[in-house]
Amino acid sequence: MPYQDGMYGCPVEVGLQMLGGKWKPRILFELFQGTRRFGELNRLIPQVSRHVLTVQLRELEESGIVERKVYPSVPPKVEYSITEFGKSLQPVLEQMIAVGEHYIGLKKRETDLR
Amino acid sequence: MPYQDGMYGCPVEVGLQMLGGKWKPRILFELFQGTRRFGELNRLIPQVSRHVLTVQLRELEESGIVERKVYPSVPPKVEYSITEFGKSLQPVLEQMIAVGEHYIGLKKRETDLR
DNA sequence: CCGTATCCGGGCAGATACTG
DNA sequence: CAGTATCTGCCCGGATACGG
Repeated sequence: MPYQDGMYGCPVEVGLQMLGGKWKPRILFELFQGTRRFGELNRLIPQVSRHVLTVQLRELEESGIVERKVYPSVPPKVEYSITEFGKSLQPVLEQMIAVGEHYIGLKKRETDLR
Repeated sequence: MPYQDGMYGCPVEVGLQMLGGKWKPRILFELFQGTRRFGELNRLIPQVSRHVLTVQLRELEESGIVERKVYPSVPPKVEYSITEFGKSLQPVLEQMIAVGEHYIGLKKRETDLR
């Protein structure tokens, strides 16, 4: 579907969705440390199936956060890396950590009081 | 369920979920401008039903982002406002806007090239 | 090695009707 | 006025099987 004005909701919502996938923060964490092959990511994050990993990586690519590089060799080789724009997201993610930790601390205190 | 170590996933994911509800950014936008009554929010955001608005507000309250104040009068009066912690989220949200706008600009350029 | 195709189950958002 | 109760539909993540 071609772009039309207003076809995406408010930018905040769009941004949240770009990072909001179940495994995206984790994938990004791995890729911030350097380029990784598909199988490497799969080994580094064993809880995610290849299917889901593929989907999440494609969405990150679609968002311009991750670059996918295919080497037409046999056997095939595919490398994933963070784009320049993707690197700019690291501070935001780090702030999200603080937000999440605040909530976790909140719940922990609530329990400790009982 | 009482708090147990590790019962919430990685903090980034938690943080994303805290803000990730369909209407939460919009609600927060309204509340950043000041305290609002339930009905006011409902009028300011006509696309959301009372049911969903209630759910989202309760989740924001649960996250410690929003405070709910009930006046036991007839007719009932309920006011919602941003907590101190909630105010600390404004910069993160603003960064998310930049992220979202980058994506929207990306899609726009892709279409313009055809 | 790096995927695609297909099906399935749970959770969240929406619509609608009712209430202290 | 500010909700609750109930039902429904959809999307996303997960499991499994197959393919270049």
